[in-house]
Amino acid sequence: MIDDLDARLIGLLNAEPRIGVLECSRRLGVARGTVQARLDRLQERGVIRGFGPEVDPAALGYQVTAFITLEIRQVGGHDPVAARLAAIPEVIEAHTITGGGDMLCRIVGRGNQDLQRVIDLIVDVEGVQRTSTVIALATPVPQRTLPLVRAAARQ
Amino acid sequence: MIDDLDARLIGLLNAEPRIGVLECSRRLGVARGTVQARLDRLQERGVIRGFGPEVDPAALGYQVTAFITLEIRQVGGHDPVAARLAAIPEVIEAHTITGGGDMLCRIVGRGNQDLQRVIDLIVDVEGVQRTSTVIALATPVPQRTLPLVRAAARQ
DNA sequence: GGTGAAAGGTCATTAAG
DNA sequence: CTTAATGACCTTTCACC
Repeated sequence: MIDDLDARLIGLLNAEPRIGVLECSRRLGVARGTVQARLDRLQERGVIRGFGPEVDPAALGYQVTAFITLEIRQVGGHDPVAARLAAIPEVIEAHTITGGGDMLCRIVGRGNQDLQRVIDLIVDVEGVQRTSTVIALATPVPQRTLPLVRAAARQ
Repeated sequence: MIDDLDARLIGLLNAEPRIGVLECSRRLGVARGTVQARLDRLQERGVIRGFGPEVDPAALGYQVTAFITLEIRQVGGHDPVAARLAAIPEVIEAHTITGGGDMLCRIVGRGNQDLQRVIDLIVDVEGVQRTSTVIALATPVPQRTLPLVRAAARQ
């Protein structure tokens, strides 16, 4: 899949995203062209989706994160519900899932009271029958992929 | 919080991450120094966490995503469990939560069978009493923050 | 490896809150 | 009066051929 050099390159870019290709080649001890080729290949293959800015909702004032499980009325299906959910900015992501629920969404709010407003928006979506929300109190393991990259490189 | 120019800047960087400060200033119709100052301020305030490479676990071979809810033995608390979870590469993120469960984690696996291996790793963590897993079948709303940025700018 | 271009810093001036 | 934006200049560094 990917080798050790790829993993080290991704790790380096993760630690210091603003450094260029030349600087990477110096730190990794390989030729400039090699780094460029690796980067191109990683992006072509979709391993690296992009270098978009990581926005922290909390810094924007949305300090509460929650996960809400939706039960959907079977007629109509998920798609129209998903479209309505996508129209709500506070819906950070939405998945269809196995198990008792039908969808799982990550949502944010400016506080617990504001979260209620967001939940109400979701409850009002046509096709949503029932919801169940859990609030994230802390995030001991923040979103990460680096350990996974290293694990993938080891194989 | 943030104004319209900030939102447009983030939107621009999101759409085309590889463009530089100068190009941004051209597209936004403002001076280069302004873009630079805005970017610095956004990063200082933590609104933009960084520009790290976005890695797609699926492209690395981890094609199954799941959410696992953990019940933790109360003695000992969450912290030692979180530390053990952090040692598992397939644990993408972990939150402590309200409600029936104690923690919610996003995990990935190379397939359903491999996911079972990951779940077993988690079940074996000292202090974990019970787990409940739902698999993400599809992701109609992939992780995003742009709509939230625009919403924050409007206030 | 050389070259044109961009990043990043500083400055004085100007505008706006 | 404070804060921000602007255009100008400069040096270092990088990306592309």
